[in-house]
Amino acid sequence: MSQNNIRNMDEFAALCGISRPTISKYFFDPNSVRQSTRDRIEAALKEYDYRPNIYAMNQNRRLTKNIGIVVPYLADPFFAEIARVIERRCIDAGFTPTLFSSHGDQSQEIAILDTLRSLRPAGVLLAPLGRASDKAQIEEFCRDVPTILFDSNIEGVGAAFVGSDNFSFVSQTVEYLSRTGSSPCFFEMRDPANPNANKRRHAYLEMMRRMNLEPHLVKIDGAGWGFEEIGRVGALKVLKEGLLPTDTVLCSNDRLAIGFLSACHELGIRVGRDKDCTIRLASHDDHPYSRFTCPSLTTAAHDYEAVSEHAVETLLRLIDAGGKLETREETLFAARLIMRGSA
Amino acid sequence: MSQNNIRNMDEFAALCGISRPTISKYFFDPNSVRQSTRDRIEAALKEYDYRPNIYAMNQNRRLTKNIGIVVPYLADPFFAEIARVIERRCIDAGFTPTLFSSHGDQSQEIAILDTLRSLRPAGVLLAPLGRASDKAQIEEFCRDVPTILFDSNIEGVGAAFVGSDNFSFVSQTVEYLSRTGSSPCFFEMRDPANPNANKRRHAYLEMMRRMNLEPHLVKIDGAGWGFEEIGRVGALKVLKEGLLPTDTVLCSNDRLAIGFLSACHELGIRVGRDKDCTIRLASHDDHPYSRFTCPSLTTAAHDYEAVSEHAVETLLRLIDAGGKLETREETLFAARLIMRGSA
DNA sequence: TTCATTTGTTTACGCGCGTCAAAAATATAT
DNA sequence: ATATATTTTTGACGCGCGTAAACAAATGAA
Repeated sequence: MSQNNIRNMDEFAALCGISRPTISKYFFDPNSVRQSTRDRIEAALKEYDYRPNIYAMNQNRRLTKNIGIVVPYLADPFFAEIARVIERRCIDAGFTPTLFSSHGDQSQEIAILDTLRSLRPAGVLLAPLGRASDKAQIEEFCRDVPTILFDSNIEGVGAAFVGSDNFSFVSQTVEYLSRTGSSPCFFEMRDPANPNANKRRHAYLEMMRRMNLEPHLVKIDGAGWGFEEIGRVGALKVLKEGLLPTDTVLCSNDRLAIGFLSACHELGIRVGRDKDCTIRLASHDDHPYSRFTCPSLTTAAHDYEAVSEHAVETLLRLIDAGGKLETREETLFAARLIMRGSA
Repeated sequence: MSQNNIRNMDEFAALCGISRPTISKYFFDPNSVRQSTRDRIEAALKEYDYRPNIYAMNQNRRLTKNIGIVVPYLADPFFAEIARVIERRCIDAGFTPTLFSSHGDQSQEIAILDTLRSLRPAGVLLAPLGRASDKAQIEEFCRDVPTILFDSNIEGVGAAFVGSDNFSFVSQTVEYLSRTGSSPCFFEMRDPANPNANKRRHAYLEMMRRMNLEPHLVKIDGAGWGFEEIGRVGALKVLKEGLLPTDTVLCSNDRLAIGFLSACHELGIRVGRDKDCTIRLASHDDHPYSRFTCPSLTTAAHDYEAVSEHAVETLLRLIDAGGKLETREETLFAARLIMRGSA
C-alpha cells in the first residue's frame, strides 16, 4: 500500500480517475454506482488507504449512518450480551453503532437522549429504564428520531417494540413447577423498576387461576438496580421469619434468584430437587451466570438472537421507510424453558 | 424557554448580542471568556436551547473533545463497572466519552482502533485484549493518538499504564490461606489471554518460595473469554481425577473460581472453611458477583475507584501536555483482601 | 486620569464534503 | 445503427463552524 497522504476526497477522486460526486455517492451507498466504477474505487481504496472525514460527511448528509443503542444498565451481562449482538448486526448492515448505558439513572438516560439528538442518528434502539424513565422526554425524543424500543415497553411510544413474551416465560415455569412438585409462590420486588416484572406477576396470577391453585405473592423491599443484593436481603428476611408459603419459589428474574440462592446458602438451606433439599427455586431470563450458580438455575430463556435480530431488522425497515411505520408494531418472542439443578 | 428554532451559531450570537467567534470560544472552553460574558451566554442558552452542530465543530478543531474507552470484553461486569466510572469522570471533565468493546476478538479490536482514528479523539483509554492483541497495530495507533493503557499492560506501548499490582493481590491471598490452613495450589488456564495471569503465577511462585512452601500449578485447558465454563470443565476434570495436590485452591481470577464452585456443587463437594467442607477456595478481582456465589468468594479486590480515577487523570494530563509525557509512567494499585465464606 | 492589559468584535477565509442541474458519456434495447 | 435509459462528469454553491489578524472596547492598576 502506497503511503501517499491523501488529504481529501478531491485528491482521492483524482487518483481514481473518477469524479468526486461519484466517489461521494459510493461512500453513501456502494451499490448506488455501477459495478465497474465500484471495482475501480475499491481497487484504489486498497492501494491508497483513504477514509473520508466522518465529520464533514455527517455535517451535510440528510441522514447519518449512525445508530444509537441505549441500554438501562450495562453492568448487567444480560444487556451487555444483547448489546453485543445488536452491535454486530448494525455493523454488518453498514451502520456505525454507538453504545450508551443509562446506568440505572434517569438523568443519565435523559442526557443520553440529548447527546443522541445532536448525533442525528439514522435510528435508535432504546431499552428504557422503565418506571424510572421520564416518559414525556422519551416520547418527545421518539417524535424527532426514528426509534425502536426493546426489552422494556412504553405503550404507544416509539415506532415499534421488540421484546419477550412474559406470559410465555411465566406460564412455562409455573406449569413445570406445578407439574413436578408443589405450586410456586412468586418472589419479586415490591416496586419493580421494569414493566416486565408487572407483566410477569400478572402472568403468574393468571396461570394460577387457570390451574385452580392459590397464588402467593412474596414482595420484598429495595430500590435500584442491585437486584442480587435486594434478593439476598429480601430472601434472608422471608426465610428467617418463615414467611415462605410454599417450598417452591419462582423469582421474577434471575438476578433476584442469584440473591435468593446466596441467602439460602448463608442459612444452610439446600436448594434443588434432590431428596435432601427443602426449597425448589426457578426464575426467568437465563442470565449468563445462571448456568454457574450453585445449584444451577432452572429458568426461562430469552431468545437473544431473535430479539436482537428482529429489533435491528425493524429499525432498518423504519429507516428505509423514512422514519415512519404504518402502525406501531409490537413483537414478542416466546421463552424456552431450561431445566437445571435448582428445580 | 422560547421555541425559536435557532439554525446556527450566527443566529444564536445575534440573539446573545455577542460575536460568533466569542461564542465559539465559549463552547470550546467556557472558562476562556470573561465571567460577565459567560453569564450572558449561559442565560441565552437557557432561554433559547441552542446546541452547536458537533460535526461542524469537530471538523475544524485541532482537537475534539472526544475520549475513546476500549475494553476487551464488556459482558464481564468487571469491565462494565470500570467503564462506568471512567465514563463518569470523562463527562465531569467536559469530554464526550465513547465506549467500545472488543468482545474478546482481535479483528474487532483492530476495527475499533480504526474507527477511533477517524473520530480524531483527544485521547484514548485502552484496555487491550492481551495476548490476542495485535501489538504492532496497537503500537502504531498509540504513536498517532494520545493513549493510556489500563488493566492489561503492553511494555513500552502508550504514554502510560494504570493497573493493579498483581503481586499485592497474590501475596495477600497466599499469605492468608497459608496462615489459616494448608498452603494453596494455583489454578489457572494453561495459556492465559491476559498478561495479569502470568504476573499472578509468578507472584504465586515467588510467594511460595519466600515462605519455603512447595508450589503447585494446576493448569487447565480452554481458550476464549468464557472463563466460568473453562473453570467449570477444568475443575470437573481435576476433581474427578483427583489431581488436586492440596485442599486449598487459589484461582487466578474470580470468573474461573465461579466455574470451580459450580463444578464442586455438581460433584457434591463442599467448599468453605467449615468443618464439613473439604476444599477452601480463594481468588482475585472481587468480581461484582463474587459476593453472591455459594459460598461467597474470598478474594482480593481491585481498587476500581483509584484505577479509573488515576487513568482519567493521567489522560487529561497527557492531553494537556499535547499528547506526550516526559516518561512512560506505570502506576499499580494494591489489592484489598476480602474474606468471605469460601476460604 | 492614564496607560497597559485583557477581552471582545469585525471581517474574511477555509475545512471537507453533500448536493444540485445541466451536459456528456456509457450501457441497453430495438 | 439508432433511440432510450442509465450513469458519470462538470461546475458551482452551501453547510456550520474554526481560526486568524487588525481593531475596538472594557478593565484594572498606578
